[in-house]
Amino acid sequence: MPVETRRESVTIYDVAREAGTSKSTVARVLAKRGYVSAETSSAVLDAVSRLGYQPDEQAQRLAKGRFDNVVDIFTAEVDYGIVLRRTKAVQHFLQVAGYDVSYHVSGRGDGMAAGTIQKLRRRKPRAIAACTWDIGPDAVAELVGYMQEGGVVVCFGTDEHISIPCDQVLFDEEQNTYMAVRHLIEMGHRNIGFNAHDDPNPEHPRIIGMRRALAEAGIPFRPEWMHNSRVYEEGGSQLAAWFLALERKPSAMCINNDVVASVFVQQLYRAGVNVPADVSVIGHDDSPIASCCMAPLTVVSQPHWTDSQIVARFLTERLTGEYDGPARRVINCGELVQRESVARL
Amino acid sequence: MPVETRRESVTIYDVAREAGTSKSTVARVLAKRGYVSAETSSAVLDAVSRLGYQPDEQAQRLAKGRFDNVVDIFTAEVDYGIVLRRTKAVQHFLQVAGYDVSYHVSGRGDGMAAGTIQKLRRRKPRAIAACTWDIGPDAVAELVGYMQEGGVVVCFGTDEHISIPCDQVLFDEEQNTYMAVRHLIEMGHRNIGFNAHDDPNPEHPRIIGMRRALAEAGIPFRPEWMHNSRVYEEGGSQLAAWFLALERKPSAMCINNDVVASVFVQQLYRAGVNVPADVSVIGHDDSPIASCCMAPLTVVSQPHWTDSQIVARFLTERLTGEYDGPARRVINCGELVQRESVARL
DNA sequence: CTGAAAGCGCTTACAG
DNA sequence: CTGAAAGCGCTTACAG
Repeated sequence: MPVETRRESVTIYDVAREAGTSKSTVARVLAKRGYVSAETSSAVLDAVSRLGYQPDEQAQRLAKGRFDNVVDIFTAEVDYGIVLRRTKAVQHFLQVAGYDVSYHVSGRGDGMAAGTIQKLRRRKPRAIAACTWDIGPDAVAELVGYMQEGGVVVCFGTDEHISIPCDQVLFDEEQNTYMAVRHLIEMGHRNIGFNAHDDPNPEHPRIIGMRRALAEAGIPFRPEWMHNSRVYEEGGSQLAAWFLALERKPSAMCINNDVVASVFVQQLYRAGVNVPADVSVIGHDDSPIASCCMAPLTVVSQPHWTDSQIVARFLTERLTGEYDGPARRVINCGELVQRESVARL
Repeated sequence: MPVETRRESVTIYDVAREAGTSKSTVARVLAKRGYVSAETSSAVLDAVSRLGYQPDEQAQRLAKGRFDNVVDIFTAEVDYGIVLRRTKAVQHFLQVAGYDVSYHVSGRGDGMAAGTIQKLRRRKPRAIAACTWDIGPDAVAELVGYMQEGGVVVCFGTDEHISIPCDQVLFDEEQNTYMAVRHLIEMGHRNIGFNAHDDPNPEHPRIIGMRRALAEAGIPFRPEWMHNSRVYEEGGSQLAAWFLALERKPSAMCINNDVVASVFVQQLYRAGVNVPADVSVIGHDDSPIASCCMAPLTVVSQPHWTDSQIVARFLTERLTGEYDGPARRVINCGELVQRESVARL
């Protein structure tokens, strides 16, 4: 159990004593509001720098009612790819806008997200930018509670918009994968394999998107060409092993993630099968690896940079009072970038 | 500029009123200390859950003097590789130990690290776990100030231990790279190339380590075989381009990072040069990509998991008062893991 | 067993 | 222009 320690830091009282004035006056010069004589003012400033005084943030918050500058970023998980990229971009824009931002990552266990958001509520940041991948109704409830207490939240993440009356910047996974599969079809492929990583939900937007593209082209869906692999490097190896063992192989693979795709490609090469000569591969996200892979990956991108910019703008507008209307919703889906991994059949 | 909002959340007064008692009593039942009648106690608990009361964390801190449970992780940068892995592992162990932890990443500009740590000081967490890659003396000074105010800090990161009287869990980069180069030499290589990524410092520990291994074997250092490439995917491409353009090529490359190494290998293959048949490659860190690369990478690993465990233990022991002695220092350096990318000459 | 009081470090009216 | 006072939401002795 944590042991208790009292602080021994310098307070506004110390400054007042040192400057030979009262704490009200010190507060006034620090807040730059109200009248203070030039003389007193500089005495205070001197004392501040001599003592190295830093106002206690918590005490300020308590006195003022709420932090002015603190916005917390919540996310259930930070991966080594697109979620981190989004998180960092959001932080970047918020920081540029003058906010103090930190990351709060809950992990993905049951109730973890809700627990972390509850702690955030107790911390009372001015706003929360919440990544909504993989959060459940209990977490959503906490977010709603936070808003009811006067907090502002902006959500970003998947297209499954959650029922909170807050601004949301969404990513249209369904349309994204639809575009990928459609490109494959346009390139003449009809036998298309698919990896549905780490999420067995048959109604996953990416699966819906794929099936929509297939259906449009009158191509039947072949469940035996769908493989549920894990994420990232490990997933790429799994997927390759599965693919190589397939008796009848698709002519193209639609792979949900560039890291998975790049490892997949490498494993195929090791086994002597060539991309795109023997199989075409389309990746997702346009991660850095996509362009310097064995076979530079044709992908459908994820607009994480612009999305994050919008998140920061929405938040800022809300916080400054510049915008006070109903909840806004933006849905983006990225675009096709062609490289070498998809060949015309 | 942020606009001000008053909170409208439920306070201990509301609970007291609802339960028909005083706030002292409410505090007592919530803190589970002192005597309270069973009846009053349950009335309070009822009120708490009915109202959804959450104690204000800042007010608690103010009244108690310091947070009990909050430890902040500081890092200048979170990459997509080993730093994030370390950060996540530290968070994991700390979370398991019952602390509330969040990430505070400053970015790498001038004075950024110091600025963020200063804000941390104002926040007054119970402890700071600080990653010391890339932080300057101004940041160190802030950390020292924080300790003087009674905070506890544990550092982790590079082997350049900084002069703070706190526990430090260090990674011996010099020895790590020494081991890599030595392995290459033991495998018969004498013409060894080297990438010194993103850091032109000729006294960098990794460079010292390499030169030490070379010197021990009586092999002269060849500066023309050292290339300063950027980090990650981009760096791998750069390095490959540089290598392919080399008139006289080394027979082995020592590459500071697995992602760089894996992209390097892929680019070589694209150019028709084979690993390890034509060149041997040794990587660093043992990232997930190492084992599923085109040529599974022989690497020297980074003990991020054990290191992080020690960081958490040091912190916990300090916080509980279990250990109160002088600053401790642990230095680890990883180990060689052989795969396929290095061939005997 | 319970409430009134003082105090944590600050801010914001309010008198002087 | 400046200080004393009240209050933010809590905790911790201290009387009863």
